[in-house]
Amino acid sequence: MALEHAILVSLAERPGTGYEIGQQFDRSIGYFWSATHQQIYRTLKKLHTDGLVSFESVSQDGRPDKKVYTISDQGRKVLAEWAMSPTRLQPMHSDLGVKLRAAEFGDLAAIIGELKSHRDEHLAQLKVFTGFAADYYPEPDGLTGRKLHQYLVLRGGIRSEQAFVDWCDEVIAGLEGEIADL
Amino acid sequence: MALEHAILVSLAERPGTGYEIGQQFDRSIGYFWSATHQQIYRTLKKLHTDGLVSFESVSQDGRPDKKVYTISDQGRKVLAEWAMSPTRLQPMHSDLGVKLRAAEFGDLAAIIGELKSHRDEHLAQLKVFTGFAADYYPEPDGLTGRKLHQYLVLRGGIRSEQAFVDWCDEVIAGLEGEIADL
DNA sequence: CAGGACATGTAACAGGTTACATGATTAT
DNA sequence: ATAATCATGTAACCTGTTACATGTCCTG
Repeated sequence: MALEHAILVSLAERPGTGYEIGQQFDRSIGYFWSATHQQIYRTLKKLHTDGLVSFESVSQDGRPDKKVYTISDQGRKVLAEWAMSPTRLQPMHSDLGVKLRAAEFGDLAAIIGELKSHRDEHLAQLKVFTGFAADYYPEPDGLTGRKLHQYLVLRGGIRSEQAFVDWCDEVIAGLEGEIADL
Repeated sequence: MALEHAILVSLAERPGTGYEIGQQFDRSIGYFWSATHQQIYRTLKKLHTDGLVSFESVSQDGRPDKKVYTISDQGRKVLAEWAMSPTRLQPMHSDLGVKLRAAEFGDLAAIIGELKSHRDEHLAQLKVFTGFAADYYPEPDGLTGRKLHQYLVLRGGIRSEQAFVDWCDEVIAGLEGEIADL
């Protein structure tokens, strides 16, 4: 359900094309929700059918036409209602958790290698997030409104990446101890 | 992809019916992967078609027949190969992240209420996990094999719930500060 | 001239959700 | 009586993934 609302948030902040929204899903929005361009175009079509957005075709010379989407009053209303309605807890889905439980049937060394590579990727992401926080929100105490909300979402990204890296370290140490005992 | 493998892990540890596997998804396996009974039955059918499991129908008096599934050699092979193959990073999907970014278009007080209720539910889950760790793994240093892996997965649950609760506290404090400033 | 950015789409498939359907036993 | 537990399934739908498809402009 949240894909529609993530797109509405983007359009509520400023009108844009599907392509531009897609770029945001690779950057800022991508820190808390990801989507491919196919999902975005499909969802924009549905939002238009439902009357939550309108668009204007803009012809450009030497480039394909683009559709600049704008949120409608109805769209703003739906977004506000959704923002205040209860969200269900998100069910857990941890691929690495399944892998760990499968570890006794596979090769421990290979699984440790996997964990190390995930650890490194999440550590890299963590550094991107902390760098972003330092650059854009050097004094978080005075923030309000949109800037505050963006900062708090970024804090969530930092916390979850940090927790993941720490967990990987604990698991790697535990599994390496197990190998040493053999 | 991991649903198939989560079911194979369960059957590799011991044979069981779809119903029993479903119960594990509400309990132990549910700590890192969730699935409904419809998904489980559908997937068991597919695993059988693919030759990764076999089953034996057991008739019971006064109860419907049950199918007791057993993993096949081919199934064990597929599970071991999967355990050692690379997993892609899981894309981010945070409903509450989207909500926070939508906060400026809704009602702050309602969103704070939502966050508090999520905080409480995750705190309750955290207490279940820490209680479970204390009861079943009082001395984690000596663990090896399956017990160790189960413990490490549980540690991941504890870490992620703790990180979530801490984030909620930070967000609630931030948003309440914003209300106080108005 | 190759590759990336800009710009939008169709089609097929895989995976997850929700509703409906059946039916006996056991506990409150 | 009513609800919970045991036990399995169909069908429709929604969401996400992957592959394919088109075509220009700009940069190296």
